[in-house]
Amino acid sequence: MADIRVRFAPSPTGYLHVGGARTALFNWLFARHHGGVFILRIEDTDVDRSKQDLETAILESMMWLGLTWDEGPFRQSERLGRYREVAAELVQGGYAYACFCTAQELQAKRAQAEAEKRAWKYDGTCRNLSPDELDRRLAEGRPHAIRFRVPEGGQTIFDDQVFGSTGAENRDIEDFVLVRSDGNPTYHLGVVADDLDMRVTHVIRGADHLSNTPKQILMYQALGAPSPRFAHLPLILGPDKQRLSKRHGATAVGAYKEQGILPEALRNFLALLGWTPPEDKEIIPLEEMIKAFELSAVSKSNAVFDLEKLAWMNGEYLRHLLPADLYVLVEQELKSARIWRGAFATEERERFESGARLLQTRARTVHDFSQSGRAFFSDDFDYDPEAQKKFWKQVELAGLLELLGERLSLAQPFDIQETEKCLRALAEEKGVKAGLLINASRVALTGQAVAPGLFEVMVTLGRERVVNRLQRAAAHLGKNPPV
RNA sequence: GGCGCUAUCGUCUAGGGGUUAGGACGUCAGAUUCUCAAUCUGAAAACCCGGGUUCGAUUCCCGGUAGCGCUACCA
Repeated sequence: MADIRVRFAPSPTGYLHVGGARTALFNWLFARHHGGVFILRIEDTDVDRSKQDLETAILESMMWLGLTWDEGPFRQSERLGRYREVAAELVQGGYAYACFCTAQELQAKRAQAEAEKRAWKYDGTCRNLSPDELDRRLAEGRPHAIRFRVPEGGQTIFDDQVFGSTGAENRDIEDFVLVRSDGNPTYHLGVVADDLDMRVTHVIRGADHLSNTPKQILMYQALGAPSPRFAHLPLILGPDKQRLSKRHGATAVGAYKEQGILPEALRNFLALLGWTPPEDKEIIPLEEMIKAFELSAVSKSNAVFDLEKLAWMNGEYLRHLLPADLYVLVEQELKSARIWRGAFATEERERFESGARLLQTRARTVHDFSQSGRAFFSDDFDYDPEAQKKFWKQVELAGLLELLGERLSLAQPFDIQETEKCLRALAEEKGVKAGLLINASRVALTGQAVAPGLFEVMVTLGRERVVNRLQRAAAHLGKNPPV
């Protein structure tokens, strides 16, 4: 298949949501796999709902996910003249006609049909106006829409690359609107004209367009042009199997970025929604994904968006980050949390790096580095109330931590073995379990009940910090004894 | 209502006329242990229902049911 051209065509009436992102990803993968062209087109023909800043946000989300485009972004709002031309061509050929029915009239008829439980379809009031009548109304300057004249018989079937052979009886398709009475094109006119002009070879889009496809094919036929190939993608649903929407929580790609999800993780997760890579490998590097991607491996059934699995996958990507990439990521995170210190770039570099590495295996999101991991990078941290409740229960802890601080100030060298030996010796001497001291110290040093191994933490923080924090905790416990 | 699409563990899915129906997330249990992760081991967990075709259907066909989509001068 040479000269593959695909496109992603979001409309700027909302942010890029995960469903759209998955569609974009599949188009992108298909293009990259075949060495084709990925076009970005903004479908902003709905002037009332389209917004410029939403378009910008969509582009940002795509770039964040690494979905770079080769052509565009083209905007439909900039091609209005072209659509009128195509519509005129269709009218000229008798494939479309002017419709003078008003929105109110149509609505009334539809409502009535509904009340009588009749299936409603445009009744063709203006389909066969006499030439005289038509001229008269046009001369009067009466506002009108342009409708496509759907053939009365026959059927329109096509071979979907995912769903196989499907289609519709022409008699079930109504004479749909091509141009609104305000002169703006509708979706159907826009897509067909654009896909034709942009020489799109494969239309890969959500399955919500499956039922629209026959209409568009009819238009290609009327225009005397070959149809592109179609491939529809199953929809993404919420946990209640309803179409994913705001009430399911975050749906926008940007929201996941804010939640500390890595773009690689979201991309990999999205790829698995409806597509199965060969072999059992679910964590799949981008290059392999491109190589392996096939439309024939796309499933036909809708998929529930599983946040748990995304979270797991994010942790997986976080854990496998190369040190250099990890440091860049953590640096950014600390900066945006405003706890980055210039010293981390120079004399405290080692502490920064070893802290980042210690946190790496248990991080679920990038925010964990600045939140639960805050004490590794800042001396300004709080004692988590839950941690205090769990590990600061004994009154004698104040004295023990004080004492531990004193012993550690003398430990030589200050390494994992020696600090541990020191702590265990103290525990034995005082007749308490080492675990008691370890857990209490963990809260003292990190403010958390959950943190990396205590002695690694000590070495990372360094003797001075450890001693200070133990003293601080002892003082705190002295003033606020456990109840 | 009409038209279209879909149907394998809770979820994402593999598979396919004869299989112990496979994997992943999650769940549970165990190992490890200073907490939590990570890691390792193990367990529970699925072919929507009814007909037909067939020696044999979860797989093929038909019907039902359910879910989703479309049914706009939204995209």
